[in-house]
Amino acid sequence: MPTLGPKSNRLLAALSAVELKRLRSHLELVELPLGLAVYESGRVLEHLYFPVNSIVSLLYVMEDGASAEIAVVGNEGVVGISLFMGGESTPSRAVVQSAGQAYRLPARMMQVEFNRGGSLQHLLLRYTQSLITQMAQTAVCNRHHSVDQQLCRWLLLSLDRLSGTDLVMTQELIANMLGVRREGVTAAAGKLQKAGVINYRRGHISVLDRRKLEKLSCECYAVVRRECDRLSDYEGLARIFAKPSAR
Amino acid sequence: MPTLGPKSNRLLAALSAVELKRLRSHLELVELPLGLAVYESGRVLEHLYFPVNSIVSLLYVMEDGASAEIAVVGNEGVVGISLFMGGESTPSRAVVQSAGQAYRLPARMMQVEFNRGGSLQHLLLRYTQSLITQMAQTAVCNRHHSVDQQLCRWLLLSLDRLSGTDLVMTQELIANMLGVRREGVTAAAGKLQKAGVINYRRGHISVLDRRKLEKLSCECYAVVRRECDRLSDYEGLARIFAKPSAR
DNA sequence: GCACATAGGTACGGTGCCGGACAGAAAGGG
DNA sequence: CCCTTTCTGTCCGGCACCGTACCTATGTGC
Repeated sequence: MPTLGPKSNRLLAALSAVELKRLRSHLELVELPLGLAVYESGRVLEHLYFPVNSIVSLLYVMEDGASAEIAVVGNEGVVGISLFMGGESTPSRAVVQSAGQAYRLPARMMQVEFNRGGSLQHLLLRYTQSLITQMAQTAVCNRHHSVDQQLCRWLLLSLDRLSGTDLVMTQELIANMLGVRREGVTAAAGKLQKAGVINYRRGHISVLDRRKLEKLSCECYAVVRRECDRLSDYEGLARIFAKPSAR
Repeated sequence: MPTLGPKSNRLLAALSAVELKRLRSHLELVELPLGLAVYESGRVLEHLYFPVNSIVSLLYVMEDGASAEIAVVGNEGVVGISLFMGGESTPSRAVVQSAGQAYRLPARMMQVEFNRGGSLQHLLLRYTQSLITQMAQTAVCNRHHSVDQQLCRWLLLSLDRLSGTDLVMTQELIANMLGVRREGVTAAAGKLQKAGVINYRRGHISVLDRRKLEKLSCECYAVVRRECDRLSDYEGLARIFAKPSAR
């Protein structure tokens, strides 16, 4: 696999040349293995992570061990927003959901650049708003929609952050993300397979009919997607990454 | 009732004297009647609202009319974060849940001050992070906890933002906030009343035993409360200011 | 005081998800 | 190759919540 440049993360790609130049020497490409906890609840972060081909889930784990994903971050975003929001830590965990690479930036470097008030600040805040939308929609979805619908939403959100049509993911893990029982995922996935929407084989999902998947999903996916697109339509970024096929 | 000064909102109170002076002439005290939509989904905002003795709920309304509250804002915060986050609008609604007053600030004035990068910026971002925590916790709570527990959480969050122990609120409205049926709230409130925790009479709730209410609530209330307190610790903020910055 | 609207209580079948328990099936390592 | 581990499919009782319907209080305005 060829090394991916910083431009593979859409936030970094949208930075001005001057800013990217200032940060470049501090950006380090790191491997994120499946299951790695990029940060733990309450711990003070030392780096921001800009995923390139990896996916990171933000989840809350409750006292009794039950968990739920509240948002998912791919190459459109960054992990560690509390570093520039000023809180330094959050009560959530960040776990690698799909292995891959990410650019890592020391917190201090980001803070210096953030405080200049340039495009980095603007980009990070705008991205944070789209993350907020995702969390809010997740809250509503958890309240009102069936596991079947939520599985569709989840698959679509993950798919958008990967290149192909395949996911490496067990039902057990999906269940942890959605905060439901594994059996519930088995049932939902079984229906999708029977309907010819996906193909499932032991830790590996192939999406066969994306359009049908979108139809079976609740509106939440579309809302998040629309808002995410709207908020990442900054000048330049839109031009660079407007590949209709991939989106 | 005596007129409440800008210091009645904790964000405004934490501003430096210089900043407050610059903003003061633009701050306008307005009445927020029960049920007023401070903003509608997707609309571009023109003002920020800093509640003093009112409470504003942020809710998402779905295509089929079902709704759910994702966060609640009182005098510890501000309504209209999308104005400084850069998105200008959000897919949510903001509805007055408890009538009262708020200070209103034109968006333009806030943006000018925000871009100075002073304490207003830090305060608003820090507050936004606590709002994010609240939304995330709501998402998890919607997934895992019973209506009974959620009602307790909701009562406590509302109580924290009011002075006394009484709420003016119908079960119908609470049900809309929690995204459940009115009957579910009736049942839950009935249990609380029988347990001597609250007293209910036609649109009016008195909390008799706050400690018991906290015990019956899920952990979500405590998590949100703790994080909200931590993030509004302004000595901590002063510490951040002491750090060298690029300005 | 009466009419009316609004708020709150109760009932009942339906169902989606949970809890636990197990069995078969597919990788992977020695 | 077998054995082990991991992943997936299935079954069952139980319960919280839903949808619907209807009825009773309580307050408001004429």
